[in-house]
Amino acid sequence: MLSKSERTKKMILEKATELFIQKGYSAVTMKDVCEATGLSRGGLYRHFRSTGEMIISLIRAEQQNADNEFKEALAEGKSALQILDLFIDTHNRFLLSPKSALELAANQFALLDEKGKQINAERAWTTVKRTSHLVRLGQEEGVFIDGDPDSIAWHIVLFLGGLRTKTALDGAEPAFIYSQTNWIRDFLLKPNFK
Amino acid sequence: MLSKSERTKKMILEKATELFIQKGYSAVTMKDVCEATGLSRGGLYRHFRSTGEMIISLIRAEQQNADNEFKEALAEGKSALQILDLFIDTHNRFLLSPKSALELAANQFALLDEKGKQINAERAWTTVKRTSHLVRLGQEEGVFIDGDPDSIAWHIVLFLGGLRTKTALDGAEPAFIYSQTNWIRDFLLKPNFK
Amino acid sequence: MLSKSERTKKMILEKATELFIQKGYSAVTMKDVCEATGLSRGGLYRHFRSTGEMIISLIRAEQQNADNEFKEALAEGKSALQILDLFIDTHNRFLLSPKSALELAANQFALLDEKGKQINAERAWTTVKRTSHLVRLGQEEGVFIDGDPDSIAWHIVLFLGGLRTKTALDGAEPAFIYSQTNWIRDFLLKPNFK
Amino acid sequence: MLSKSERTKKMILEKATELFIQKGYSAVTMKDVCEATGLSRGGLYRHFRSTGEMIISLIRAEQQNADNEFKEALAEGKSALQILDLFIDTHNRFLLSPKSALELAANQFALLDEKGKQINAERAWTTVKRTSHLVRLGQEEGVFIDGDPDSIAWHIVLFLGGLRTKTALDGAEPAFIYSQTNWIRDFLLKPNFK
DNA sequence: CATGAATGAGAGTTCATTCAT
DNA sequence: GATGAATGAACTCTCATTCAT
Repeated sequence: MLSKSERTKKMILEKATELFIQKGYSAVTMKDVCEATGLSRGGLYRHFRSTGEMIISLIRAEQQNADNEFKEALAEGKSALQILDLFIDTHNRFLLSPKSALELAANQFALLDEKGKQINAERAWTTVKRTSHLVRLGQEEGVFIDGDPDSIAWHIVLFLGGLRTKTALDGAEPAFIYSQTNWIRDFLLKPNFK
Repeated sequence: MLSKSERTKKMILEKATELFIQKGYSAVTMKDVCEATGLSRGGLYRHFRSTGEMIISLIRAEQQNADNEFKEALAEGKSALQILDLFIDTHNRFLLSPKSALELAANQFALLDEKGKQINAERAWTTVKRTSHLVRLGQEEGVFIDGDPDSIAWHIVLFLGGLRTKTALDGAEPAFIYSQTNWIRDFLLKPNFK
Repeated sequence: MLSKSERTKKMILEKATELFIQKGYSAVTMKDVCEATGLSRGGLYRHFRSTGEMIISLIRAEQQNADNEFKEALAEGKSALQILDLFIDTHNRFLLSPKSALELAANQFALLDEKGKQINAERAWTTVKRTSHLVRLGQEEGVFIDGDPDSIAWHIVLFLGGLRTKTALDGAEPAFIYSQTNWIRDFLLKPNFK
Repeated sequence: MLSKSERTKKMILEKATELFIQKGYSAVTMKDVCEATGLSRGGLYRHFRSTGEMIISLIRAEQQNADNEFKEALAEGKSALQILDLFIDTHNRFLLSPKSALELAANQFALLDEKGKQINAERAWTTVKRTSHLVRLGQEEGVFIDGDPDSIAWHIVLFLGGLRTKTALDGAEPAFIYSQTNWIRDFLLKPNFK
């Protein structure tokens, strides 16, 4: 069972997530979180010293999640192509869900805060490493194109970053998202496997 | 010759550019611009009502520039491949220059301001149209891959957006930038033209 | 004629003086000064960024005053003994006036604030220099005791500091003050001049 | 042997002394003391309801000490001059030790807190009484100057107060301290005993 | 007796924006 | 047209202190 402090922390993060989705990162003030959680100023500060600390928690948790899913897929002995399709599917669903608005908050945080920059770099790097692992796997299976796995992974990550930002800002039609994420398949697969 | 008012406006934009490069968009206040330009509060407000108006001016001017360059290249009868290489080269140089930090300001503006969202969408759309035009040209010449030109253009624009954001945030080695922008060539050219 | 800004500044200092006398330094907040002057938060901050800046202004002005009085007395060709008696008289009157409560504020400032420490040291040093000058004068006239003028001056200044603090804290009867300041005469004068 | 409660109290006072020396009185919060002692909020409050109560304990103990030393010296049958030299020596050593910084805390307490004012007056009064006793002794022995013992004692106490404050604020060279405290001897002794 | 989560008041500070001169 | 004094709304952050467990 979670301690009282941990339960409060969890509750704060849930409310903060809603706020970040609604208003982005920078527009959410500590006062907003106080009101949303029903905590007093001092009570909130005991758990988080800034909205920055909250979003860091959220981003780290998300990374943790993605890493776990990838490890599970590997453990289940899935093929690179299966994992890729899973990966694309997860992305599509994320982009179409309201949670995609969190991307906007994460971007703001990276742009506004020195620590945010760091976290963002860390997040990118974790994602690249995971993707690079997948690319190597596919190359070993002879299904993915040749080339430096890191460079290929960065290409995909940068493209997805751009797509996520665009979606968060302007919204995007499902058809647009499907066709765009499909380029990743196109790009990665050797011609005879497309 | 420029009127006095136009010269003041130009001077304000130059100083504001420096500030945006140094501090990003959101950290620049009207007070900062007053101090940098030596104008009084009231004096500045006569020309721009907010830092948002300043950055809009800057973004529009940049778009105008890119459009002109493209039109010139077309007028000079350059081939799609030549224009593509020019385009990639311009990008590389932008990414390696201090001006790439302006991308960060433009992103912040898009993320923080309702009007900024609009301008950003407008900017993306202009860029996509231009790129799409180029893609069609290359397809007609039989050098570029087949597929919906708009979709292909969006893919490139989204990827470049991601790359620009990453560069502005973390910085990037020249080698990294060259290898990444080179994927565009790889992606666009038919196998036998690579 | 004073500029508008200078008039406002003067008015703020007058109101702040009243507040410092009533409540000491640390208990006076920027909000208090806003209310006392009728200025808005921002309006006050344009002139003084903290109550510390206000008290520094007051202390510096007081020093300026004392220096001017001393120079005048010298210019008028007064004897060391005459100046000493003037000096003691001025002190007695200060200690018996409500203004003596400002000493408390100045002490608090010195004790609470790093800058205040500095200003206090500066104030002590100025006073010592002035007193030392007087001592040398009296020694040249053959009326004051022998000894290092700086050391003698420090002795007087330290004693007066103690007396001022005590008066500000506990209050003091006129008779007590007269008898105490009179020790300075006793201490300085050669036996045959007492 | 001390009860558990008394041992905790003693430990708190030791840690608080360190804090007061480091930061003065006003900057030390109950939170600081919690952290320094390792006690919880509630635990600390059981022993002391405020930092004021702590410093009162410390000041009272110090007074007790000085009184005991004086009584011992009397009981040992020391002469007034011997006691004076002891007294000056003790002072010099105090002023040169890190403990002199506690004076600053005591001053802050006197200046900031109504109760502190009282304690300070009480402390001054105790010191004056003790000093006055010594003066009378020296006068009876025919070694000290004539005059009202209380007035003489106050003079010394006020001077030492000034010196202690100056030392705590600016620091002071040993030579300066020795020469200054030596004035007390000079002031008290009849010319033929100097 | 002890713990530590929570309260709530209030100080400080900054800025976009207005408007009398 | 320009100046710069002034407004007022918001937000951050910190503690002393209480009280359920």
